[in-house]
Amino acid sequence: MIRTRFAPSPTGYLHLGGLRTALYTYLYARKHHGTFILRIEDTDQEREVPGAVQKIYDSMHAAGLTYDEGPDVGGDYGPYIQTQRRDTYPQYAKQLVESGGAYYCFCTKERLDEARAEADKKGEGFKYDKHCLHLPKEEVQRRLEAGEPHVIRQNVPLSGTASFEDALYGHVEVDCATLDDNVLIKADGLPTYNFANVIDDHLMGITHVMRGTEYLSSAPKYNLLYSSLGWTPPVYVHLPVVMADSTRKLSKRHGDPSFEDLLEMGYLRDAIINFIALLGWSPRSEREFFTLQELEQAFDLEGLSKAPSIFDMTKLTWFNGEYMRKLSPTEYLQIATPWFKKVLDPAKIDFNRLAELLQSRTEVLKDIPDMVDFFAAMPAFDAELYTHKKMKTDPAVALDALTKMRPVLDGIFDWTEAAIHDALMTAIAEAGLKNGQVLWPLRIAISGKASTPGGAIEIAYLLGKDETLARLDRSIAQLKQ
RNA sequence: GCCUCCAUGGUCAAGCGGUUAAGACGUCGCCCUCUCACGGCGAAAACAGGGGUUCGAGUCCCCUUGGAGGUGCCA
Repeated sequence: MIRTRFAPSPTGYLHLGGLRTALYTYLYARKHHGTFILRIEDTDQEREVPGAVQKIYDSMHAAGLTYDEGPDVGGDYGPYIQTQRRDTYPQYAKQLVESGGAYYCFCTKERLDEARAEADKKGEGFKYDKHCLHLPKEEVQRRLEAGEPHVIRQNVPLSGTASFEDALYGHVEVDCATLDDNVLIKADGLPTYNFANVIDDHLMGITHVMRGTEYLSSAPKYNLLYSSLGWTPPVYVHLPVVMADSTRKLSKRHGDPSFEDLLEMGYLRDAIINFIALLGWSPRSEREFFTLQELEQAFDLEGLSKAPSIFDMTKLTWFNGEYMRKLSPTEYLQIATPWFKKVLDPAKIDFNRLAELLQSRTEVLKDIPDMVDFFAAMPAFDAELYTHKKMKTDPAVALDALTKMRPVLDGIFDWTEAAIHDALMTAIAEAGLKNGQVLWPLRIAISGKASTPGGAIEIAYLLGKDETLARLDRSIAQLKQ
């Protein structure tokens, strides 16, 4: 039975790299009918962000990544929040101390910082000198009893190698001599990630660990822990990072959007998931559209890529446009309406028709207000907009056409698109003009914009007869000046 | 600095010893058309460099270069 876990630390938002890790982890479990678990890694008390845990639940829910076990859904392996498991770690640390796999260390932070600074100055890497490993047992005991602050460090062998097998990267091996004796239990009694991940993954029966490559080089060290404890390590799958560009990884600090940001901008959940899934994984076919359910079937480790990939907002936007078009008219109307309302009055504009016209033109919801605000108020525009080579128009042609069409429009009683269309077409034919010579200037005259969602007829209908005529009169007057 | 990993168009990527080196986004052109989109058609655009192995290398090995990650009482 496969058990996977997504184990974020509560930093306040779900970044896209984290979302992808969560997605792959989820998909792998679903594909194999396994169990997907959410675990909160909050052992760094100093970095605690209020409300961040709730945000993680919300984001997972918004993404559609339902977990079978987790802090807010329960499960047989809880608690699923590491600070609530604080009492379970020390016993394993002590077990390691007894077997020689770890030792107490009383060195102060200050002393270590100094040593680190010195090593840095010499251009060398810092490595703890195992000073406290050699303390007499009695002294250790005495200082412990005296309540002296201390940590527990992993005792990495001075020679030999440590290694592990990664499902993606294969055999990864390092010389123990290059490894540092990491802190396992901090002075505050809480475990570091280096220790907690090993203990919890084992205790929670995790069979496959999927996580970012930032852990690739420390994984051999974790394997040392597994063997000291006499445990079998899980299958590891390290995932390459998601980059913002060729040199920088995605980060909120540099203004890169989080999953929540994307949602707020009007990117669709399914589009984001689809795009993210393909960022680092390929179905090895030409297919590019997948629902979450379809991904649950299609996903596999073979399609994973080893190189970091760059998050391309442009392609996400394209995906989003495609998903917009896939929506039923009703669904589109529903999600677009709040954005219409930011600039338009539903009593004055036919949202239904507007939605029909806008759906194929919408890439991201946040763009909607700028696309439709001219319905609320006629923007100022340059008369040069009337000039269009292909339509064979310029301000003079426009003035003539608009003047001729004014009474035609005024004569329409039943203000429907069909009626406007027929009346205009008849008049255009009678006047011996080309469609573009009339329709282009008319659209400009009543919208003031070079591009609009819909042509002159649709715009006129949406504006209503009175407003259309009022705008037309104003534009004609301006042309005469 | 040291350690680990990675390397096909601008981007995502297929390829897993023999191909005219797919496809998608983006870009450009044409068509459709009352604008812009949508849609259709087409074009430009890549195996980082050098050595091997092999009859044959984008595919395997080594070196160089470039990039990423790690080197925290952060995860």
